[in-house]
Amino acid sequence: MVRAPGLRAHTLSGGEDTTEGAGRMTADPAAGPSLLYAVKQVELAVRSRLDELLRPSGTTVVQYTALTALARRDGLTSAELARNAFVTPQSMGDLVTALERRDLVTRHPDPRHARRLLISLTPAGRDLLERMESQVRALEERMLGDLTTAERAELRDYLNRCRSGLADGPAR
Amino acid sequence: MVRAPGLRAHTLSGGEDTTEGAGRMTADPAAGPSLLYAVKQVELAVRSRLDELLRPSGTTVVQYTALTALARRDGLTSAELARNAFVTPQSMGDLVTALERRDLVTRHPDPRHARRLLISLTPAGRDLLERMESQVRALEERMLGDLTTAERAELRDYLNRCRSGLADGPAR
DNA sequence: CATATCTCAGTTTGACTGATATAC
DNA sequence: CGTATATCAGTCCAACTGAGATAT
Repeated sequence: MVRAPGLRAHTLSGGEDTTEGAGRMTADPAAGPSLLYAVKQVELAVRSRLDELLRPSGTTVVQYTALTALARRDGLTSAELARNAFVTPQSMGDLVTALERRDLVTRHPDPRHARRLLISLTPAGRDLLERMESQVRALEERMLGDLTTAERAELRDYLNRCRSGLADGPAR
Repeated sequence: MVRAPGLRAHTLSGGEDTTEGAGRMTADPAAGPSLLYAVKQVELAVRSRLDELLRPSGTTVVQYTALTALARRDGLTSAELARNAFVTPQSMGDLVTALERRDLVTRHPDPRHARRLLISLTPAGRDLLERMESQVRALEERMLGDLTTAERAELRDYLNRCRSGLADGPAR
């Protein structure tokens, strides 16, 4: 359980530092609040909402993310899921075991690598995703609010580029 | 400690589902991977990097976020910080106590509300932020990669609008 | 042989729930 | 009086580190 406060976020998080910035930070000419911070704030809000949305199904956000990753590409290994979620393979192993116990996924040996176990969604797993889909979609819609189709496409593009930039590699 | 795997994220997280989408999901016409997912992926990567960057200083990402919130607006209460971070007041209380013990912040009574304790950065707290600043800035720069100034401004705008959309309120 | 996967074991800490006192 | 803040107390689980077996 990812935990989540049983409280509704109030005003603070919503209103300020939207455009003011330049507050008191050491040296931040006209930058305004960091984009790092902006991303984090959106994700925090998303996580919080997603969490309360998923809670009734007994699924955590991380579990859900793993399930969607499998929906997107079946037969991933636990190690791959771990890298995708930025957790240790051991942690992901536990998580997958939990999903397996709930019969949402199955593991089967990779025909080509005796050491690997490929993970697949079960029909129950697929069902769960389907049941959640409309609510998740609604959440996304709520987040996107009045963004136009073009703006959404741009946002997607920017985010993808940001992720690429952060993918390990040089520029360390 | 927010924990963080002592491993470098490999390929999986970086390459695919960038534009393909339409994979196997139940019913996702031309939407491509969810923007919810895109935000999450970027944040996961950011968190991971930020975490390793902060670790040497013994500071967690959540602590760091609280400190920056205070840098942005001095004299917040623990309760306000909690709402900002989407955690319970109790959790934030613990976190603030930890920061206080490290002499990074101080609490002092609100002259107007005897019940409230206003929190401020100490010089040491400010120092820590300053020491981190260049690295954090570099991380952000890395994330933003080749995004132009105009694109960055758009991204900021979109993210802010997303956050507003998610701020509690109707549309529940 | 070095690397990668998986698993077993053990630990820890952060975050939560619950309850209480008090101030507005 | 209801709401908000702070704090004490207790619980819990997710994620981590470490070690080991095995396959490529």
